[in-house]
Amino acid sequence: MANKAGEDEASAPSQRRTLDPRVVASRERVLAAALDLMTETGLGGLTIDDVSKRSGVAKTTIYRHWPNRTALIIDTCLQMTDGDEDPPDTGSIEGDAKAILTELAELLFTARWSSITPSIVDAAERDPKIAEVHGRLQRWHAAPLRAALERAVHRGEISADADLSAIAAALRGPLYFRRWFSREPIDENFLDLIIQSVLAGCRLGDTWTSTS
Amino acid sequence: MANKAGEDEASAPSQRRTLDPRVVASRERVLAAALDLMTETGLGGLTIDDVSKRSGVAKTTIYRHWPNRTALIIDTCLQMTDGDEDPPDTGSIEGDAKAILTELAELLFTARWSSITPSIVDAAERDPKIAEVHGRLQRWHAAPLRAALERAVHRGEISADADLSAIAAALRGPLYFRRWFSREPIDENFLDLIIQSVLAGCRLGDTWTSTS
DNA sequence: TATTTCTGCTACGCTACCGTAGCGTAGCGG
DNA sequence: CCGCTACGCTACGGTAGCGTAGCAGAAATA
Repeated sequence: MANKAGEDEASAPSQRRTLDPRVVASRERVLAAALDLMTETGLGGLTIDDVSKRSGVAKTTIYRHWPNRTALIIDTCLQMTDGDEDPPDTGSIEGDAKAILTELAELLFTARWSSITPSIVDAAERDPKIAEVHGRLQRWHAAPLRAALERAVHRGEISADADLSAIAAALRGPLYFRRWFSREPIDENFLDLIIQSVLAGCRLGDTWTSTS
Repeated sequence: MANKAGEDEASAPSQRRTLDPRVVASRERVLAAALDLMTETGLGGLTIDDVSKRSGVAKTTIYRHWPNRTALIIDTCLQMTDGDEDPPDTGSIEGDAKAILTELAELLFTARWSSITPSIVDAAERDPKIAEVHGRLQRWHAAPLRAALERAVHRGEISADADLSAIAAALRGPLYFRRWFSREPIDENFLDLIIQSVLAGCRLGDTWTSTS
């Protein structure tokens, strides 16, 4: 593709460009409105005209900053990695897991990204460009738990050759499942059941150790 | 809505209607083509014109059988509950779980419904009509494992007051997670880790018993 | 102050898709 | 064999959305 030679937004914003306050204001308002609309309509329902209306930025101006609708969508999605950072270190894997999953359960039903995620998953199924965005966001969401598990390994709570990726899936998967597939609520009890079950397996010899 | 008073397809096909072989042939071809296209384009990308082209059935004929695009989409989705039925009874919950999850893992990467499911999840987020379809399909997919767990309870392998819904989420969730979120492959090792971990919790006292 | 840059506005052209109308014809059931 | 029903076809009207052109005015920059 490589539309215009250097239209990649994420690559080099270091140029002396974007100093004009009008430009940054426009981009900000557009991205904010787009993110807003996306939570309501999903990724596929986002239209430039709607973004223009809600942001108050003229449609032509939007096209001056993004080459097409898809580019705006991608930029808007990538925006979702802002904020939402907190690596708690309680000292034990139980405590860390409880804290992380509790917050995840909360966010799954309140955060803006949670209503957009299904759209991204769907689009990623067919569009490799979106798939890459999906992967990046996913890695972002996975980071805190992954860090906690690695700390636990260093602490000796978890065997060094345990399959951390599998443990993470066992911990996070059930929450995602409840949010989007079985559509059941998540209460503290459920979290405790999951955590106890998975972490007991970690302590009990090598349940979580890959046998390959 | 209740468009035409009795347009519900699932309600009463017992009438002497639909005997005309031309009608059943048309409906069959349309539904088959629609399901086909859906696996490629997703639920949102399905157009009547495309269905008409691929099925060879005239667009006007399609509109003679379905009042609008949405109705066809819903009918096509509901169609996915056909076939795919097998309640294996190996005698132990370990065996049942292994069999069920193994097949699930296979289907998650091959079955037609697996490429459509994200679309449905996305649409269900905003459209209650689709949400109901989603629920029905989900219950369908949940049935085999649910039955196996109930058998295990009767057999005494699992405590009578265990939270079966939570156990099901703990077993299926990680697979769904890998398919659509972390996008990692699922191997036999992973399945064994999940099953051992969860079922060990069932045997170990009351890990899976709701404390409420 | 003068110039460059950015923006808003109106007005397009284009495409894709929805859903309908009317006609002639082919297949079904009696 | 006859009447009814369903089908295919062409042709519409209408809408929504993408992306562009050109101009006038405001805001930044120098």
